[in-house]
Amino acid sequence: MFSQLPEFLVNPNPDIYRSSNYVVLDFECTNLEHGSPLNKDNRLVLTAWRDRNGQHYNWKGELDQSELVAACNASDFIVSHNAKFELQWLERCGYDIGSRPVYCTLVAEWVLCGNIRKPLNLDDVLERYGLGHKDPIVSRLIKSGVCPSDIPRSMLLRYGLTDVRLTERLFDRQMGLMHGTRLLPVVYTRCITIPPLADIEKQGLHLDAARVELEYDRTVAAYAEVMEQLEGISEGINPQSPTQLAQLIYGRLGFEEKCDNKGVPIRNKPTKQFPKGLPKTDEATLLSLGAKTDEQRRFIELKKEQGKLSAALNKNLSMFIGACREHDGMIYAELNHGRTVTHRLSSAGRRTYYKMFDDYKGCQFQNLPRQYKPLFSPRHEGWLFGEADGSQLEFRVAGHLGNDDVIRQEVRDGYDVHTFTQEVISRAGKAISRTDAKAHTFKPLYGGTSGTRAEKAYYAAFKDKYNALTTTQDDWCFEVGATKKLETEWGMRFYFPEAEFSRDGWLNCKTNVYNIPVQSFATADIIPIGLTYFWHRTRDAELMLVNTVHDSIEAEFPPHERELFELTAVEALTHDVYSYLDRVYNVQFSVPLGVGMVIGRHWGELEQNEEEIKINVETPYG
DNA sequence: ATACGGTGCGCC
DNA sequence: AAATGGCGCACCGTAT
Repeated sequence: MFSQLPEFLVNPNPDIYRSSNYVVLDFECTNLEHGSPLNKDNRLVLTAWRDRNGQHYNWKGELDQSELVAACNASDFIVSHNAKFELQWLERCGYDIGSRPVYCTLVAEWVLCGNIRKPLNLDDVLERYGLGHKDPIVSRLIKSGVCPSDIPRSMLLRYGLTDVRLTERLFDRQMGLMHGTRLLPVVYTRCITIPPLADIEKQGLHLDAARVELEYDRTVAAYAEVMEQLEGISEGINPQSPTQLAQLIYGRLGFEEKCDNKGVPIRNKPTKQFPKGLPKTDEATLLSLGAKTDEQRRFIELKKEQGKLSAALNKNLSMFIGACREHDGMIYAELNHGRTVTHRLSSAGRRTYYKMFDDYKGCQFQNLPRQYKPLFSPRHEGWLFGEADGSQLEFRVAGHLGNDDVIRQEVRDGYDVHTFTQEVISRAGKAISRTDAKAHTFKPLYGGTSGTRAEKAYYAAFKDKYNALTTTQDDWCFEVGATKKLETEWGMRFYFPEAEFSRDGWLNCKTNVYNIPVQSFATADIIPIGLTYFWHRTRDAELMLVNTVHDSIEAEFPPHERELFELTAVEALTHDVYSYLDRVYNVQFSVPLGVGMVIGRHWGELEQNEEEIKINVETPYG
């Protein structure tokens, strides 16, 4: 039932990058949307590559690249800087992007930098390595908007071949730098994710036009209503202007600013109008001000509503309605490596022109409001939308990294962690609902300590209950304090050059040290590994992967592939992960992983009489 | 006019 | 002197 996995996932082995049989690539293309291969109006201008037989090039465009594709098919892996881009072009050339691994010098550089942000574009990286630079004249032409198709061929060819040569030297230098480290397996993990990402970006997400129209109308009406009522109190101020809002709230409406324990107001950074700091006007602050008069209460309520409706309209609904009316309900986004310090993926919207706004709009795919998930539906009539997420993923990863038997036992027992939070906080004197307690459950996992007396009692109880984890995290802090860096169990390295212990024993970057390894292993390794196996295991199916949001993957499929989705999600997000971590990282993952699945006609919506599927899978190590 | 930093807010 | 982490986008105000 599953598609056949390629050898590099059946027997994943980063040593493949030591083979001398590889192809280094660099392509030049027309420059709409920065040359995106997903833009059908772009075409390839020049392909340049280097393999065991020397250097080659071709001016013939994406439909006539059989020589290039043959060179790729004869290689063990493909090298390029920002390989997602070249893979998307190669697919248009007829190459099977899942057939062999890539080595992306951009992604490898990201891994070498760990959590330190540095520019990852080829020129800057070459500069740091002292490897020279790309041809500055052609670089400047392209950067200033000249289409490569208008650049003289002799100049462009020299530029392309130079890029190939320099990329190969960079690859060589990176391999040298990784010698004696355990970073190459991390690079392997990042790189096997690139073909699935290249594919997902191509698909986009599909909106249900009827639902979007309804929600849009409802929200526009609600927004008009709120604005009219606000007008009665705020007399013409712009409620989205922090400065105008600050004047109103702390002026005529008579609110008192929140102060720290020395009586100094807690403010944002100074502006021209507010040289002593701009008073805060975000929702959390407004709710904490303690409205006393009827007018104050009414204003806070209305402003809260206005903020939400305005964000919903501007960030999502107006664009959704444009997509439904002008683009068949489709919206598109990128999924990028190289942005985050924890090595999670990040998403960025692909800005698209809408006639009805005479403007470009885009939205990323990882912060869509949950309430709007049901606005999305499969693009094909009768198909299903499925979401699979890693149950309590970061908590379980913390349990493994912290070697914490209490977490292991609670996961196996299906223990309700939030009820524990509720009970401890309530017992400490402040009755609280389970829902409200949820916000506190994992705060101490990331080093959170401040709060009310009852909340602090819970944080202490957490550290006590999971003392093995706490000890591990404190050990990380000691290592960071002593060496300014942390090498994790799976080989990834994080750097904290500013780390200092204060006299009272507080490490200045403690919360980062507590958080980064957990978040990284869970959402930069485990989920991408699962996503990759899922993609390869379903390649022969009609099913398409359409998104991934940190601990989840989303897909559209016909009803007869429902079982395929369910079985593959469990296989890929549990068994495949255990096996990959063991073989590539020599990590025997020791807490059961779980998968939760919601399948229906819309994203996040179950069919009637159906429930979310939840499955835990025991580790192979008992 | 355009660029940029700050703020606010959505997600995990 | 600070005490949960990580992002990207729309909007505002300010600088150029």
